[in-house]
Amino acid sequence: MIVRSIEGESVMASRRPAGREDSVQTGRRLTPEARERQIVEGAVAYFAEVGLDGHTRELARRLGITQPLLFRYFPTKASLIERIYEEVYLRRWDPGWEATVRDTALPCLERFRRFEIDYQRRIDDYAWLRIFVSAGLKGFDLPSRYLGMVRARIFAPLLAGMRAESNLPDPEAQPLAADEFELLFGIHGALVYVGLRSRVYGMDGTADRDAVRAAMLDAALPGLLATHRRVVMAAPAAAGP
Amino acid sequence: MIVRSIEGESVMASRRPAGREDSVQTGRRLTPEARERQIVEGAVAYFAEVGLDGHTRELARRLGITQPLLFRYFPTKASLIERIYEEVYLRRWDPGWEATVRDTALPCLERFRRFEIDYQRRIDDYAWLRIFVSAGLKGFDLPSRYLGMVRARIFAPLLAGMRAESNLPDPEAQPLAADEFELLFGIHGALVYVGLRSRVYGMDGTADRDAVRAAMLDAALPGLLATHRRVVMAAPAAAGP
DNA sequence: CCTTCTATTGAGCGAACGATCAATAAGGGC
DNA sequence: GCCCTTATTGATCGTTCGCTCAATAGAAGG
Repeated sequence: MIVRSIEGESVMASRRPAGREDSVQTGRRLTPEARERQIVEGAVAYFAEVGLDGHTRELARRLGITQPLLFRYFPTKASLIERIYEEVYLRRWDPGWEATVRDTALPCLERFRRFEIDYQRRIDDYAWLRIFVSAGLKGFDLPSRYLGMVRARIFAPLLAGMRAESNLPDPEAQPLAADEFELLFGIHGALVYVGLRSRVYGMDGTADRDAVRAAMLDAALPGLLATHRRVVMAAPAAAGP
Repeated sequence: MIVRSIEGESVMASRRPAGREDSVQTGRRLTPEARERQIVEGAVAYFAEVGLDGHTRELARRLGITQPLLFRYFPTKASLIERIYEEVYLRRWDPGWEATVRDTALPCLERFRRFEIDYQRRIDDYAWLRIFVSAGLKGFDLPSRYLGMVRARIFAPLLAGMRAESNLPDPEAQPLAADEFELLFGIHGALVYVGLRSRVYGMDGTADRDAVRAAMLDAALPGLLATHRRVVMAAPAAAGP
């Protein structure tokens, strides 16, 4: 109430004062598209902060609207969260990543480096990381499906390229082993952990996380091909019991 | 109700049939110590599964007791969660870790390896990992304080030992730089990520995570000392603006 | 066997949850 | 300037939350 009346002090704003769409215009009678977009963006920020158990009333309060209005745009809270998944994860997946890791003009390690630098910059984001782990905690399959995409669309082609560069059997002849994926997931995890420490664990660590990750790649990549060769050649006992 | 009456079928158990304390005896009239212990252990398992927003009624139902009984042993839900922190994190901290990383009879890399093998085995636990990230999401300072302990009590002495082994300046003369800690946090994060993928993200990945982590250490440790030397010598510009 | 102590329960409080619906008011077309 | 459409609100439903308290029941001591 009080909040709304305070906003109402700018009464002569009825004809949209200055900014037309940029200043979110928390006032009334937005177009359905603008309102829906405002709700989605606010929901991303809100649920990232407080977790997916956040309350619709508090979300509405932060948006400067009433709670029933949320249910005009999303029939249930679950449907709003589903929309958040699309917004934060599916829409932010860059098909260029899949092209990069298949770019035969580059050495495999350089493809991996470029993918990770760009990928980590994308996901080292308050909402991305926090909603990701929050969804995992609630048992939703989004995190496992998403990491399955990384594994299948990014790491598998990378490993295939590394096999080729090292004159090792093609994945068609000898399937990619779990140990090979773990090699990439290890480096990947070290990079993700930099963001987790800051965004989830609340450590006020290094300011320039990009530089930290670049240094980690510099330390980890040089030995990767040799280790990969060792893993592939020492373990054709892939087909377990 | 139904559940309780089913349990009640073992009526002649009034004189405590066989197991005295081991079989949890979800029935009635436990000693306060036994009941409190049962509640804490059940709360750890329950809140690990559903997150710290779990409900006291559901916890009580799983324990086979009524909800008001919880509040006889813990005045508020928050106090119960505080007790969980003590139980899972403070009580599971092994002082031997601090001794291991200071054991001058071992090379630094071997100290680091032994610490990580043992530490990761301890924390790769459903409750440990999930409550840790759940606490981080809720903004509690437990994760940052805990990682601060790892940094100060484990990584700092390790880095001091690495400085000594490489004939580099003592931390007293040249303070440990953030980049040096990041070196260790990088490997550490890669190992933690193995558990997170399984326990939080729900990936049904590798069965033998211990072996995966051992392989990661084998890949990462050999180059660590050289990288550390490079970091220390190339960056005496520690005191930034 | 009866009394005493207290672990445990059943009933219930106020508040807040997700969700619903009729009433209201803002803006565009005429 | 009026009307009509509909974005938005106020009031409210049934449920469930953390939490309280008087009543109940199970074990121990005499």
